[in-house]
Amino acid sequence: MSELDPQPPIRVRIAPSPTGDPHVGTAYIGLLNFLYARQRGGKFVLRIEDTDRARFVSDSEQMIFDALRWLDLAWDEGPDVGGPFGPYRQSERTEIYRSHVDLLLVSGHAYRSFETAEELDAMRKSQIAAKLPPRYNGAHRELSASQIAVYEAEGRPAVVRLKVPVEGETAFRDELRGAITFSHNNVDDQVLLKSDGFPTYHLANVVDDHLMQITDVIRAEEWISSTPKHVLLYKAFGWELPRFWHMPLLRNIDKSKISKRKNPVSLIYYRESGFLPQAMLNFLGLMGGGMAQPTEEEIVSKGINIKQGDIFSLPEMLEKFDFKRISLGGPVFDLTKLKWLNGEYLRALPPEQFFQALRATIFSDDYLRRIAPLVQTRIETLAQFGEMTDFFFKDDVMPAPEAFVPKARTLEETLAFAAEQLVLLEATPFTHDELEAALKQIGVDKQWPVKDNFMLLRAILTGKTASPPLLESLIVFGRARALDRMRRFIDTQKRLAATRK
RNA sequence: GUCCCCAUCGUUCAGUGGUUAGGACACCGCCCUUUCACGGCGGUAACACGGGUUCGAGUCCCGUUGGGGACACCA
Repeated sequence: MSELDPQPPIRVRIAPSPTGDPHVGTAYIGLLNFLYARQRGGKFVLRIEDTDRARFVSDSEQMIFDALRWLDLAWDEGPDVGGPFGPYRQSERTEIYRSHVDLLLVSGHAYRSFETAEELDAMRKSQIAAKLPPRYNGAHRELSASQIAVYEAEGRPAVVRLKVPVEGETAFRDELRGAITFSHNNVDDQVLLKSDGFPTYHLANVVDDHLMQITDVIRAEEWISSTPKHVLLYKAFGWELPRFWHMPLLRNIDKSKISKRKNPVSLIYYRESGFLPQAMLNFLGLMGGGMAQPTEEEIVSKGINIKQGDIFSLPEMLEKFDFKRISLGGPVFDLTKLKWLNGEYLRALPPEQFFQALRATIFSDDYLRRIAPLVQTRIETLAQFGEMTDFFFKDDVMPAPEAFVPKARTLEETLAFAAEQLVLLEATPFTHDELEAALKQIGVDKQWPVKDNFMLLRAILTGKTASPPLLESLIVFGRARALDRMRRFIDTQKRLAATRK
């Protein structure tokens, strides 16, 4: 580094949103940012993007912390550890955003807009119906002072929008792809400040990245199309651009963007299902490349098996991972390979550690202690514990159709109802009372007697028609795994039904 | 519909103008083994297509096709 041209210290961040279970995509981008920072002696920042109060989930933030710690991806600055650029929770920075919005309003880079959400929705729908690109029509771009006064007098809520230039284009550099250019007529007048006073991602993200002196924005590819908005914002503020690195999106088997409908995405699920964090990290490191294959020399000198070229630790990634090697095709998150990898790690464990891994997860005192009361009155010898509780310890459980299809229903109806149950369970806190109320409600709505309703769920969870109490079992088994079991059940049954036809 | 990104075995990653196109997972076969795994050995399997550039293209350029993403007062 020359004194005339000092490079600022590397600072990167991940910015997860606390809207549910910690996501495997967050872990992927987290790993990449972690590696990038550590390899360059930089700082890795964790910022919580909690500006969406409608989707906010209260314990989500803690789960994100836990999941990232489980993976050993330690951050240098964040809401829980502090740091010189805090606060690191966007909900605590609203004044900062407001003052920056004022700057844009004054400089003419933004304007207030008074349409209601309903009006905008109607406009969008008609545009889509007319096969037009859905875009804000700019109606309030040039409101006169008197018109604004009228709206304000009416007490109409306003948002603040970015005033994207009509003419021209915005270009930026993606470090992996080179120059990317967007014509301004394809860039919408994005809302920057919502009517509830909270910023949108676009504004908060740019303001925070600048104030937190982020040098490299390493995020998922889905952000490319909104990057011109961000670039326009940096320019409007007169700020220097960070480097942008857009990473390929993790995919489902059908190549669509990874989603909970088609793939387990919750890190809680992987932890509770007995995946080892090293295996998960290794697998994520495999996604998109980045690790050079072992050289001829390494194979000879270390005597390593060729196949071990796919097996590497976090320290090895720190040493060898190369961002310029990342391939841009979206990698399929292949559970089969993850399981193989996990098996490799399991087999490599010394026996005592393997035993401890079992005791820490599937046979933890805590888990057994919570299961025990569910069976105490139901068994006559302790050995019967196994028959009664097998489903708690299995990965795969699949009831026979006789066990889950009520006499008065068809298989199709039953699967459709199971899908409804799944949607419901996803949205319901896992407490006895809330689960019970929700399930009973859906039974009433869909005309499913409580007995059939609960029996279906029991069959899906336990594979049997007799079991410990259903809701308690569901809770002890755990939300992440229970939802996965339901999704697997529905998918498998649909597939079977399709092959029968 | 508009814009943007991407393109090597089923999946994943090698291959950076001259290769019998390589490894891993998966799959198949054989061996080991009381079973099942593990392990060992072997096998099937890919450069999407069409034009260029070049003595020579999986590698460079253009187009087509295909896939994906974005188009919210969500991130």
